[in-house]
Amino acid sequence: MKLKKLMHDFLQDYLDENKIEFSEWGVNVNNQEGFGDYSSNIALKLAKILKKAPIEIAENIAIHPNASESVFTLSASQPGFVNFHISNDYYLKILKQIINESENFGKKKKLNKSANVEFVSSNPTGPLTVGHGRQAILGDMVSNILTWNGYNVTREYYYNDAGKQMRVLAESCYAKYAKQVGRDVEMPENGYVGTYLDEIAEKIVNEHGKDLESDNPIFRDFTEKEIFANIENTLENLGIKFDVFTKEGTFYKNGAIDNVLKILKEKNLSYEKDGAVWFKTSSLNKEEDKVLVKSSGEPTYRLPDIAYHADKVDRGFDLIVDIFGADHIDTYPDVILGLKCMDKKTEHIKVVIHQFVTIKKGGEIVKMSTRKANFITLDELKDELSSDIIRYFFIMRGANSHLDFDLDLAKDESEKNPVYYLQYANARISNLLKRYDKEISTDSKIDYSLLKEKDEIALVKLLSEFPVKMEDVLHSLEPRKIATYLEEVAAAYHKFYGNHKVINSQNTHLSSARKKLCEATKIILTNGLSILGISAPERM
RNA sequence: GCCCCGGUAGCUCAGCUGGAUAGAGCAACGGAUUUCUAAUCCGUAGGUCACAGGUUCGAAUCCUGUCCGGGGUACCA
Repeated sequence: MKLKKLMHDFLQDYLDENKIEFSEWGVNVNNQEGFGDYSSNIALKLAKILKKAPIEIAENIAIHPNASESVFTLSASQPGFVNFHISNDYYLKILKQIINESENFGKKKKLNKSANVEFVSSNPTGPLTVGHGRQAILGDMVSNILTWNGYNVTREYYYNDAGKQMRVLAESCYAKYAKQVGRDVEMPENGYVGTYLDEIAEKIVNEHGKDLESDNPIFRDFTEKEIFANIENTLENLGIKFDVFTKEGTFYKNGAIDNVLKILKEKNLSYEKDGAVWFKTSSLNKEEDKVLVKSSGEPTYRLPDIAYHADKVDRGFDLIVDIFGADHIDTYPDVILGLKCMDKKTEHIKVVIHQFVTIKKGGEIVKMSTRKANFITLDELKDELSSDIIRYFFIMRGANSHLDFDLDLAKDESEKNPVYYLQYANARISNLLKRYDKEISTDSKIDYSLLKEKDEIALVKLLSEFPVKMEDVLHSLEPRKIATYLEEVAAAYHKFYGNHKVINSQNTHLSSARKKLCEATKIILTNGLSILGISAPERM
């Protein structure tokens, strides 16, 4: 980051010196060889304004007095790029810094800012599915990213303990119970038929006897408790823990829902029609109005969601992140709109949408529905795959892309999973460091300047980009980008490792410097993996 | 119909705030192990970045249209 500033300052100085007011330019990392480490398009952009050939301007900039000569030198290249060649010295300083700051390298200091991340939020009507898994992993990693960047993060799970779904669940459970005690009761329409309910019904028989009537609250409360315990357990197996669980019912009891209705009515943004209460979204640039309270008197999900979000806003977080599945794309704007109508702040609410997961089994796509019980649960997945692999699998694609989770492939090819590539790099280093200590001693003063091989410098350059990557990720909230970066780091390390020997008793000075490079790589890998919640084993 | 995602190598995908020669893994083929963990590395081969226009000095990236695939369009959540 400091580097970027130096480069910007240099270019800005050129502009100031020549009295040019212009800001439509940038500096980019160069991945291709031969054009320096970074380059700017400033000359290309200036060409039109100055009415000069871009290459001429670039050459002019390249000979502009450079106050940061120890950090970079300049060159110009066709068709008019200004190239920055960073000195090895600069990179080696960063290397030293990585070693010194270790697990804090690239980490932001505590900001005294708070963030709330809401995710999973699956209603306790059944075990979590693989689809929920994507959201769980994504939410957990987003939380880690925010923590890493200095936020004090609250992980929140919001669920509906009060609506129609839970009623149907209770009825379904009763139907299962009735069957077990020999009563003839039909499964309700759209009931839940999963075998997990049979097990719960059996437990009810064992613990509460066979004489319960259909209206006994046990069928709802016991079932909810059982399922929820199962959900928490599933999440914990993946290393995910929530700080706060919020029940929808709370907002009925404390009057928040009535309050939303009251405010909207006062503002003339709601009305009654056909026995239902409507949100006049058409007057707010929406195509049609939406129902808030059904004619049956039950609110739609929209209303409690608005009350819930208003509550989150009132709790004063500096940042609110909602992780939603693609099915919420159309609905969250209504909630935001509701908040605006209540004069609540909404600019600090970020929504991360992820596309769905489809499961491939035996080469075929499995359509999943909790009601129909043909889903694959997260637990089942966990039985076959490690938490590390599951975590990595779910972020192998960007959140905004569909994810085909090929179960057979995940099992068969677990040896080839890219997560092993990262972990192996770390294990290799760990082993090397152990051997190093046995075989030779480290110099008391390290001469970093001995590192000048191409592979060495390329690796350090990559390592030095870690803080910038982490800052990028704070904006995109896309864990996939960390994984991509770490894969690059691992590749650069494996390459270095293959071409250069670290332990060499004939040249302990060079060995000592290379050892430090290994240590720094390990630090970056460990830090990155910790954000992803993936282990960094010492041996494999 | 309308809305949201996606279409890049045989397969799975990176790259997308416009930048120089479009990358990786798998699969195929050929190499590297008396040497710090070969779960690795090196090399060969593989491309009309869906298609057509447009903007630009410059487009996989931005805009428009078309085609194909997925999802959403409830007084379900």
